[in-house]
Amino acid sequence: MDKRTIKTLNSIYEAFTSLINTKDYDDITIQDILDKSNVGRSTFYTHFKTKNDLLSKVSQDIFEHVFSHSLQEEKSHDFSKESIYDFKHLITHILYHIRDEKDLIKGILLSNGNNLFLSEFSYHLTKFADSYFNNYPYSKTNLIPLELKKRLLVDGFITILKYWIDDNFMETPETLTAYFITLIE
Amino acid sequence: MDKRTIKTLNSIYEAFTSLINTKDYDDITIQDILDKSNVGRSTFYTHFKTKNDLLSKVSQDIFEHVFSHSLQEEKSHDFSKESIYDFKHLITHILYHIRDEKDLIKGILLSNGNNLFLSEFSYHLTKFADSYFNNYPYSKTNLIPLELKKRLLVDGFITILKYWIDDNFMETPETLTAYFITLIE
DNA sequence: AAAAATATCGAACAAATTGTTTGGAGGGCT
DNA sequence: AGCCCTCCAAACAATTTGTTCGATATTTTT
Repeated sequence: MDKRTIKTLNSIYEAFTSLINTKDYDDITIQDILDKSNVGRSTFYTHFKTKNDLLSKVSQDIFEHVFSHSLQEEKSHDFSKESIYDFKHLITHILYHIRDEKDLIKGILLSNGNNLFLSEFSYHLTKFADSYFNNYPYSKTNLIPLELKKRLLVDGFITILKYWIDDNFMETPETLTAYFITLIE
Repeated sequence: MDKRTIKTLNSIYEAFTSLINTKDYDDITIQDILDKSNVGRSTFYTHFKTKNDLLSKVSQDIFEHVFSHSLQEEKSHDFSKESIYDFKHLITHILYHIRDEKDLIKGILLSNGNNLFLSEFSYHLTKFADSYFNNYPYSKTNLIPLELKKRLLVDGFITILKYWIDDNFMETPETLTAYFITLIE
């Protein structure tokens, strides 16, 4: 990639990260981003179609980081043979990555325009839900349809994450994992 | 209230209800609402400060209906003496009310600007969570903090509701209640 | 090192949207 | 009947969005 492009994108990402912690996503104008990043108007629009497009790409970046390790895992060995211990380990690992980017994630997640982010998040988490129910298909009850079980697992994780954020990341990732395991068992 | 005012508010509510099923909340402009409702610009602004203000009031209206019965219950007798059977009954009742307004709720809940609606919803549901944990404080485990338990209950209910919506309300309210009871036990 | 390709900038622009203000017409309330 | 209130339409400033342009600067390629 062209050095100038990298520089421009970094400036925009940085400006966005900084702004999302000062005001709600809805209230951030493209002009705000241009001012903060010192990027020209036309330049912004050569890289992003809309503000939502920017958020979408920022989200993808985040999850590339957060789920990077688990993606490697998936490739390196057969996930369906994993034990519950490894599953725990994986969740914990993800939570560590999330904490790395806590400011950005917190800003987005507490903002009104978090749906794009959440759907990207759900997409990744659903993959884990699939793996989990492949390994432990009859975890508790058969009453609830599988599809709903998956959603409850995904949304449950997000609920726990929001709790962590509101709690200012007081608990350790290990504790959060324990909560999560308790929930899904 | 002045008859003209009632007429105006109804027109606006109807227009909004109709529009939310055709496009995303973010894409609905105030001009759209004015056109659809045949209400003058200045009239709109005498009743609502912003579009979010409108959504907020629409949400309040919905929940006044959905939770109307349960509010009576709360007043008429001591909720802390209720049995699990009555609790089930109450949930089912609420789901019936939700189904009554399914078009409006579906439109809002699947839209991007659903945070106002959700926080209003959570507010009401949290009251139930409080009651529930007052009656059955040691339902499963003590590991998860009470505050987080409540949130999991509230968000779980919303997850189940979304599932119902995506499923086009195929299941009966009784079935949904069974799912919910299974979840929280 | 020179040439070609490409990215940035900034200004100017149309279009859409928001929120406010005005005066006057007409329906509601007592 | 007469007062009061609500509505409406039109006009308005201000903000924001998204596009286009040529000039300038920098990177990449040869």
